This record gives sequence, structure tokens and C-alpha cells, in this order.
Amino acid sequence: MSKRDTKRDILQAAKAVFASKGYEASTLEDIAEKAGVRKALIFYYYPSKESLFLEAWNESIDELENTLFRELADESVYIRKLKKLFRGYIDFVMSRREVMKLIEIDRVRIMDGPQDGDEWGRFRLRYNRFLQKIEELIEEGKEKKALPSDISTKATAKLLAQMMGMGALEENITLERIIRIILSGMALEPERILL
Amino acid sequence: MSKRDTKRDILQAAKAVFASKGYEASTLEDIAEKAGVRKALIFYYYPSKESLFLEAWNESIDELENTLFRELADESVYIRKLKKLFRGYIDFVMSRREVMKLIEIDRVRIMDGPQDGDEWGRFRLRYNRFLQKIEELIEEGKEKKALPSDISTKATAKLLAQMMGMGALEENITLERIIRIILSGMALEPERILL
DNA sequence: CAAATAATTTACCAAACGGTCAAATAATTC
DNA sequence: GAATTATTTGACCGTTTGGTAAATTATTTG
Repeated sequence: MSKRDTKRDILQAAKAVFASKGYEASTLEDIAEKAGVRKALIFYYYPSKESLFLEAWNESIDELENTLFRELADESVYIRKLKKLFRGYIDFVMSRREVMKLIEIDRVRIMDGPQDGDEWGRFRLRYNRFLQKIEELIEEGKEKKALPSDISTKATAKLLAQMMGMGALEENITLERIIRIILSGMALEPERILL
Repeated sequence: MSKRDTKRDILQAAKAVFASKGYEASTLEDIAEKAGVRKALIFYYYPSKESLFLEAWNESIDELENTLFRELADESVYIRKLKKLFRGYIDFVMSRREVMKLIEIDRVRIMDGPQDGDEWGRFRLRYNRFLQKIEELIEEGKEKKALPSDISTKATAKLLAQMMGMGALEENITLERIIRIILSGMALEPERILL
């Protein structure tokens, strides 16, 4: 009979509630109920609602990032890298849509502000590091002549991240069709990457 | 000395606050203060916070939609239609970014649910009508052989709406570059449409 | 097994919030 | 100008919320 990990139960419950209602409309009572504890216990493990949300946010982006990029390091052929990236993403969305929801449901509000200086600064930093990862991948493609040299790295990264955020609401078949359009726009052949 | 339109003042203040903080974190006290009235007065003009938000939401989508589609009716050459659409959009974002913010900051939470049945049903209906408009435009392009016949209307509409939503946060130069990528992906020549 | 420590719950708090209603003020009507 | 109507405000309400502290229970340690 395995021992309960209460802190993790609370965090998982929090992720589910934040993903469903967004941060502002989520109550600690809801989270506690879902975790099967009383609300005050949340404060034994987490100093505040916000810090709970920060951990949920960071873990979610970590999870997405690890899934997308972890296995690309083994790959040296750029097209194969992209293949793994998009395949990995499609699979990820199917089983972990909640992650995309947690990020997207609050992303615009969080990202609408300066790099730091307010309560959302750390949240923005984390998301920006994710964007940076995508930019690096695009830069790599340009260096390897697999992508047009005149394509804007930043704009492409932003578009890809935005497309990925659509995983919060869209069906996989729609996502695949959208990815096809974007890949074409990046001067790639969708058929070689998606199937 | 023109007469004050208090109801409109309240609605405009509400739009600004909702666009900045999102619905859930916006308080009627904040809105009243911004409008220069006392909170109770909001209830003289609007039955509830939610109905105030619904009006702000609908007016914002109306404004976006009118700006995008109003002048396309005069145009019969499809490429010129698109030119007007994207030009109009870029100009709109420059002067009315608050509209995009108001929609995007709450869109994922609102759209994450069935067509009707809950408090957000009417909000979804309105946004879906906007999506429908984009779909019709794409269908028109396919009929006129200006777009590939095998392109998915739904996926393309969703991608375009998502791209437009990026106007909430992105600079115009980034938006233009993103539009280029998408237009290429739609088998169009960006230079003929953007400049 | 008792003491110490960790985990959990109960009970409570102040502040905040959407909303209500009567009173006050302003504008309009005759 | 008085009466009526419209608009605005002040005062208040009940509920909810993030959070706190003490009490209780469970687990660990020696």
C-alpha cells in the first residue's frame, strides 16, 4: 500500500482546476476538494495561491518542453528533427491536452506586460525561455539551409508557439491541417514531416 | 457643451478594464472609477457584471468584424479582397489593440465548452459567427480557384483567427512576417497581398 | 512506548466582491 | 415653479475568498 504524496496530489488537483477555470476563477476550496484535503492544508505545502500557480505553470511548460525537445538531441538530420518535433507534439496533445489548456487559458493575460516588475514577471520569463528554444531550433534550420535564410526567426517561433497553443481547444485532425499550412509557409514539404 | 452619455462611458471603461485584467480579475469598482461614477450606477444601466461583459465582447467582435469585412463587399477580385482584409487588419491592430486584447485575454476560457448550455454559450456563439465569416471568405477563394481546392477551410479559418488574435500582444512588424508565412502556406504570394 | 515531529483539520479572520435599496440630486415636463 | 421622472450616490448586504493560528491526529524517532 503506497504512501500518499499529498503535496503532489495538491499540485495535480491545482493543475486540473487552473486548466479548467483559469487562475483568477479558481478557488483554493475547489483545489482542496479535488485533492481530497481541507483548504488550509494547501498552505502547509505552498505559501500562497500564486506560488502554487507558479509551480503548476513551470511544471506544465517543463513537461511540454521536455516532450518536444528531449529526443531531438539524438537527431542530426534537420528534417527528421522536425518530424520528431511535430509528431511528438501531436501525440502530446492527445494525451496531455490539460497542459496546453493550463498555459493557454492564462497566457495572454500573463504575457501582456513588461519582462519583469510585476507579479507575473517570473511566469513570463519561463514562457519566454520556451519561445527561445523554438527560436534556436529555427536558427539551426537556417544554418543547415533546411529553412529559407530570409525567414524571420522570431515571427516563425511565435507562430509555432501560437499554433501549439491551439492544442488547448482544437482536435488533432485540425491541428495537423494547420501544421501543414505552416510547414508549407516555411517552405517545407508537409508530407515529409507529418507522414 | 455636449451631454454626457453615461451608459457608453461605463461600457468604454469596462472594455478597457476587461481588456487589461480579463473578466474574472476585473472589478466593478475599477470600472466605475475609470468611468468616473460610483459602482451602484453600473447596475442602473446594466443588470449584471456578466451582461456588461457580454455587451463589451459583442461590440468588440462587431468592431473587428466590421473593420475586416465591411469594405470587401465592393471587391470582386479575390486577391484584392485579401489585400484589403490583411491591410485593414494591420491598420486596425495599430489603433485598436485593446479590442484584440479584450477578446484574446478571455477567449480560451470562454471557448472551452459546448456550444451552449452554460453561462458562456452566448459568448461562444458570437465568436463562432466570426469564424464562420472567415470560413466563407476561404470558401469563396476556393470557388474562384484563388486558393488550393484541397486546403481545409476550417483549419485555415482557425489559423487565421488565431493569427489575428496575436494582434493582442505582437508588434505589427512581427504580425506582417507571420502573415507572410501563412499566405505562403496558403499557396499565395505574400508580396502581392502585403505590399 | 513516550516524546517529538509532521501532517491535517477546525475554526476563525478581514477584506473583497457583486449586488440591493432608499435617499439625494439633477433633469424634464406641464 | 412645482411635480414628475431620471439619474446618481451612499449605505448596506450576504457570500466568498485567501489566508492564519490553534487544536487534533498521524507518523517518526530514540
